[in-house]
Amino acid sequence: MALAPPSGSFDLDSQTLRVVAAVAEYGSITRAATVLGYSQPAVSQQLKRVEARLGMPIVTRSGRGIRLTDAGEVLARHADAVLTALDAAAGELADLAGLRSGRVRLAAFPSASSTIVPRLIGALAAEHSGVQVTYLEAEPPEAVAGVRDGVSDLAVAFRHPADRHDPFDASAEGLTVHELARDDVLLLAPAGHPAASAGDPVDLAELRGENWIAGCPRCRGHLLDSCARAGFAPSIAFETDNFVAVMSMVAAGLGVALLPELAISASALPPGVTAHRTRAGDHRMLVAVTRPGADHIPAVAETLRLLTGLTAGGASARTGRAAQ
Amino acid sequence: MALAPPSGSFDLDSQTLRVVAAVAEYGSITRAATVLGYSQPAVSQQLKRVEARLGMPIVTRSGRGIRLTDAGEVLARHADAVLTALDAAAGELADLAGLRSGRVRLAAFPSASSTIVPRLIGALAAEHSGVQVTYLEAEPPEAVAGVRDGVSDLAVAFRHPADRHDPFDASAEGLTVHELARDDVLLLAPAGHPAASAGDPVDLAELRGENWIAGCPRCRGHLLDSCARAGFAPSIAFETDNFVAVMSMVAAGLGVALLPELAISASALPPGVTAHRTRAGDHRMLVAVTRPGADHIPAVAETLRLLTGLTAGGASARTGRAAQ
DNA sequence: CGCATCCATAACGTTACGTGATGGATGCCA
DNA sequence: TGGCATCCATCACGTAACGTTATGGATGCG
Repeated sequence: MALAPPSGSFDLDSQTLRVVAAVAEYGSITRAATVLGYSQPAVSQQLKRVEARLGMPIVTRSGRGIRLTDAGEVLARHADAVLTALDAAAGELADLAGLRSGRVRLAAFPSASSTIVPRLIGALAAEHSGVQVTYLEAEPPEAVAGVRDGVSDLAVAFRHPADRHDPFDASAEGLTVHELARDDVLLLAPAGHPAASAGDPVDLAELRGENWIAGCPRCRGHLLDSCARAGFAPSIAFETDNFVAVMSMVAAGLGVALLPELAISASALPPGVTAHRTRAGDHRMLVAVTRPGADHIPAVAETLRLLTGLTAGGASARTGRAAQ
Repeated sequence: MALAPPSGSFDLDSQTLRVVAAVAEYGSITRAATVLGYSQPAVSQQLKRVEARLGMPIVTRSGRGIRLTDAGEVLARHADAVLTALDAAAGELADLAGLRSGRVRLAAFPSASSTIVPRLIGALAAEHSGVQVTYLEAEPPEAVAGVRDGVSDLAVAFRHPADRHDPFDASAEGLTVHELARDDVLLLAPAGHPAASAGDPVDLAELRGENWIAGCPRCRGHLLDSCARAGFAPSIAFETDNFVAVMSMVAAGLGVALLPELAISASALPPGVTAHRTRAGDHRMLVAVTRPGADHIPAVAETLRLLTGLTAGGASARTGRAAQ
């Protein structure tokens, strides 16, 4: 038997239920409209549309007032369940936005692991205990790749602005890069070294004859680049990606080295070693990398904000200066 | 601490959840769009709008594919609950539309109580056992008032089309009147009465000298009206609203009477009484009265449909003819 | 018998939300 | 390693939904 209306699948929506529930509760279109923050005709027309869509009346107009039909009562009865479920979802979203929940997956390069990262995670935990933080130590290329692949949400990395061969920009292609702070690259020399005692900004050119101690492969690349800009090719005697070892070697008088201030601040500058800025102003920029748009995810945005604050005034501002 | 977006009350709606749930399930905007029956840009823009409204991303675009953010996963996780609740409501509405539930509150005048109404209720029960039916016997004015007041959904009543003083039309003002069937008003006379034996359509004018037996007040009004149109004022000897009593009086030779065929068919025509159509074609119209729009309520609409079928071909078609 | 209340309707502007067309980025595969 | 297919974003555009204010009719009340 076919009834007049199609009677097919009604596409109920929550707005409908909100309106019907209000009308049912207050027994009046006008009052429901007021409570919902609408004008009276808005609710009146809304009901009409729903009735047209459903093919059956929801309310019967009975002179001054109205009365719900069977269908109207069905809707009103179910409204609570639906709206409660919706509210639960909205509440959880509000938690996210309010950082009472959420998740950040961090990645950072090694010398940040013992400097910036602990402070960052500490600040996050202190201000937003509901936010889950995970951390992965990784060299910039891997950290950035992790962001790109969705394995991490935020990578702390660095780039050498003066170095046109720096592979960072290429690796971060298509991602969002937030500049955090300048991290000076300092010359480490044995105390009493002639070039060092000449004055604080040292000129690398005067050290062309020294033995050089290189760090990790990428640091080595930067060393070559800096010396090239100073007009010479360094003689590299030792290589190690262990910063502490580099400093120990300098202390032992085996040569001089370039190290970022942040790396130096990770441990104490050994006795017998002095650190000096270079006249060329060698430095790297600390950056945070996210997927485009991810910097609007509340937990990520807040992490970025804290990170910016922690690095304001220099990469190692709160750790104490390392340059003498 | 204030986060960038207002972070106020999000007004989630079910459509949002439907889209997010589909995207979450299929892991692709394009496939979600296909499944939902939309074009790909529709879903893409929908997501964008929701993100703008929420102030945070729902998906991260990761090259070819996409990935849900925390917020997206929250939405997807809650979507089931909300949509299930919505489906429950929609299902119950479908039951109503399909008449697997619903309610009709009937009212009808006395002589319908023993004729049309039992058959109607029986048919409803047989075809739609889920529909609840209540019945109230009431004279047309009260029955119609009950509809107007929302006490009844459908009143079976009648009106006398030829009678300009019939109060029915006034009482049904503003309600919806559905014509059901013609119900002839017959002259009852003792068997062998001269006027009756003259031929079947009798002329009321020939009965101007008879004693008349009137029925209920409204029937009495109709009697006066019919006789007036026949050119005389009847001499009313007896009055009773009991149809059986009227017939018995006619059988006893106390006078003649006008009774609707339906009333006659409610009980058997007593021996010694004959029924005859009038030359003027006296009749009343059986009608069903509902609130405007209520005739689209599935249960009411179906009742009306059955009622129309039951009365097709005359008010007492299936009860057997009463006129000789 | 006004008066206040409540709902329906009309007229209108804005926004939401579709569609189709198009282009860029990405992964796959020969 | 170039097509090639796939997936998403964006643009331009039309329609329908949905809100508003203004207005009118019906009803119940003092």
